[in-house]
Amino acid sequence: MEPLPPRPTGDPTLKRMPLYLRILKEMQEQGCAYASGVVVAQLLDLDPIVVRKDLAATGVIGKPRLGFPVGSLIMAIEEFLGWRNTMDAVLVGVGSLGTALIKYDGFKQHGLQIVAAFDTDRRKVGKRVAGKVILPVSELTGVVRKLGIQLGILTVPADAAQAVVDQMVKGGIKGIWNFTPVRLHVPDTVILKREDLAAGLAILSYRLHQAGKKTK
Amino acid sequence: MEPLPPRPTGDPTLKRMPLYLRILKEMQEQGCAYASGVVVAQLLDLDPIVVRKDLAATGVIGKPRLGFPVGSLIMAIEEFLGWRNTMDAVLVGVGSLGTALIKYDGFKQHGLQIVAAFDTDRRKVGKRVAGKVILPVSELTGVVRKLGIQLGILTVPADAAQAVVDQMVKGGIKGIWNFTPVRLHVPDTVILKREDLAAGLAILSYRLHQAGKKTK
DNA sequence: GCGTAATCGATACGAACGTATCGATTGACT
DNA sequence: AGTCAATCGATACGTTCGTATCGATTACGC
Repeated sequence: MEPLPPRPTGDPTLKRMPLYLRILKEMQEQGCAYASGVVVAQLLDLDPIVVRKDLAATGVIGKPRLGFPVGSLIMAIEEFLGWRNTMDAVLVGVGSLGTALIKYDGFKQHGLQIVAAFDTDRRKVGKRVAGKVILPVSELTGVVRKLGIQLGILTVPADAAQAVVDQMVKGGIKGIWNFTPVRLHVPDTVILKREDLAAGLAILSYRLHQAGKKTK
Repeated sequence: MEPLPPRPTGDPTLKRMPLYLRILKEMQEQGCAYASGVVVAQLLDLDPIVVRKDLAATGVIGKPRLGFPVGSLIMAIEEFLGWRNTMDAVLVGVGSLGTALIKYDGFKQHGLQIVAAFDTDRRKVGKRVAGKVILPVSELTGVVRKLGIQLGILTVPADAAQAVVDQMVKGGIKGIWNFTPVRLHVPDTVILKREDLAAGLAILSYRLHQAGKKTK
């Protein structure tokens, strides 16, 4: 009756899904009908077993000696991630990072569409970025509620983060993609995801620092 | 003789270090001399035990009933991550994301300084972004070698990534912060760190998708 | 038509991380 | 000065993820 997820899927698997998607689309363009887990693993520097396990989570069954059907697999992953029906999002904080995200046109491939941008700076309000008019934050709650926006992208300075989030929540937002270094407080019905550049940099500089010490 | 890392530190701990640093600096500004692991944990929504374990990795010892000395701890974490001596970096690919990173002035707090920017687009070469002149990629290798650049920040389109990286490696780069979705091939002396926006979005949309299903 | 080889799928093992528990230490209050 | 309570530090447990091994399946070649 329920052929889908027998058990909850972990974050590591989810993180790799976009990688598979990318490779599979490349293979599809080249006319490949089937993709074996071994080949995909080689292209991504992954363990073949991990690939098979991850792809199994989509429910698609592979044929021995051939691999997984590329077309079905692409659709299954997109469906799995919820990337087939586009999700409407608002972005708050049209600084340099916010601008970069608005201009990025790859989001539509990920089922994401930024339908409105907000900022507190009166000098920015009314201007256009990538065809979108910047609105004042005072209208945030109303727009979120009226358009039934599901996702809020947060690219404001740290000290403004919580206040903006409160407005989003008041409008009935479902999830928040947080690019600030702040831990936000929201009702547990709202799903949070923090994107931490400093964390990545910390790992990198630690490794570099260690490597420098050893060769010294 | 060697009071430092008794055993290798894992990624999860490293990722949390910037969080501690941020909170501790706030507390320092407020005049706190000591910070207990419990308080820090509360401010970050973390388990107190995790905080103590992480902070123990820095080598700083805490006093019972008081906590950890804030000043020493900040210096220890910065030293631990290699954020005390600034690291020189080059950025390649002055698109919207690259521009955002160049303009971001918080990197100096993380011991990072972008000393040069590169692009292939002749229309961009020669222009200035945040005070830095954009140079042609043909000069990349030479600049990296001459200035002894340690870190390369990669914000180019996917199909140009590997070629640029080869130029960096030829110049003797030590590490690469990769913002493209491509798996790069480098000698194992070069440290790679990939920053994957799609991965974060995948987790978020999966969760949203699941939540939407259940309430349906 | 049959053997071969390669892939999938399931099960079992090991390492790393998060969580829980315990004793030791020490500042604070009476 | 003595008692109390809170925190640190170390040890032990459980879960999750990555890795390894095994059998089942099936396309390809002879």
